[in-house]
Amino acid sequence: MFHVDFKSGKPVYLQLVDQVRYAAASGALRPGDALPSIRPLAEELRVNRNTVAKAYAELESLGVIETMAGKGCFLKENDSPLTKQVRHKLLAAKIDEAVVTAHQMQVSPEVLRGLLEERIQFFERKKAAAQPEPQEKEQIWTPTNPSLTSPISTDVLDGWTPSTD
Amino acid sequence: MFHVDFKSGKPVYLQLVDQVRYAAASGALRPGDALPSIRPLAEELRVNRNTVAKAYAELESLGVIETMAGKGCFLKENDSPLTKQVRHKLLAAKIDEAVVTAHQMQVSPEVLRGLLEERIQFFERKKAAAQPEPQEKEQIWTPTNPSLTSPISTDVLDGWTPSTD
DNA sequence: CTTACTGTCCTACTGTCTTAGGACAGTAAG
DNA sequence: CTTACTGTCCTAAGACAGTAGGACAGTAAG
Repeated sequence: MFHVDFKSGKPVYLQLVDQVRYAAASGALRPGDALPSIRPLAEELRVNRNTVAKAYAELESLGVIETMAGKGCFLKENDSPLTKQVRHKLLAAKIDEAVVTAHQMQVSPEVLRGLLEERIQFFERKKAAAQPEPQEKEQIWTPTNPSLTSPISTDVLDGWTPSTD
Repeated sequence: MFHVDFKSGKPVYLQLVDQVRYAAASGALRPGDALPSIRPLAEELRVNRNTVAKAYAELESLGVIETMAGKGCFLKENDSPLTKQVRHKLLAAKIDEAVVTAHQMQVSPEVLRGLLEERIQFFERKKAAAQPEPQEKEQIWTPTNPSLTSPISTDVLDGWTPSTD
């Protein structure tokens, strides 16, 4: 269900955090769903229990999951306690990163808008497909977030969903 | 011209990298412009020379600046050597982050589109304002990129451009 | 109760980030 | 040439993040 890349340079626990967030956003994980238990998941991924535990703790502090000692971890209902203003500012920071990257990648605002639309619809389609059949297990997409320090990070070319590009 | 936040938890050299990238995207720095020399800037920011040098080395490896030994560092013409495909994929990764964050922040796709438009126009306005009068020195906006581990990072509320929210 | 699972805490090793300063190399003006 | 700037390389020490394993605590079924 999950996957880690030891060569990416990105901390494993953050890779897991992102994958859960992506799974939640794409509907692969829905509110109330149980996440894999720490120990079995750690064994499957060949990482330490505490690495998974740290990822789950991080997700709990982010308000994404709820952890009940002795029972397990479950995806929470999406209700951030942050004010609307703060939530918009956090999102604006992410958008700014994309806008700056677009400039650096020589992508025009028009194309940037189109790319956003493409990705929005990609997630909306996955969410719609996940709604009626919650029992269907599908491969969760693995976001490879290249560190700035890595030269080009050839990983960008792997594990990617096909695009219209 | 630049600014570092020691409390943010983000490595200083990465803060500088982001500020130069933002300055380039907003037109505060234009191709051919000289960046501050390593030693004076390090003294002004109260950091070690090598911290600034590391930021500049990072920027050179990213293809953002050009460093001529003995002369100084200069903002490069924006011509990434990466293929169009790779550039689009790197950008798509950033966009996905924003889309996932929007879901988590309970922001609808419609509002997300509007926020992107707002930020695009913010940068376009700054670029337009920077074109005719390159001698004008303005305070460069400081992106405070909160680490996931920080609880809420009140910094998000500081140093921000006013929004319509 | 015991057993087997769940998550949690504590401690320690490892590597990276940051700072620091000394020494070196290229450039330009006097 | 000398002088004063530019960036670069090297080493080392301190702080912190990421990872790892042992011991502990809550939950549920037999």
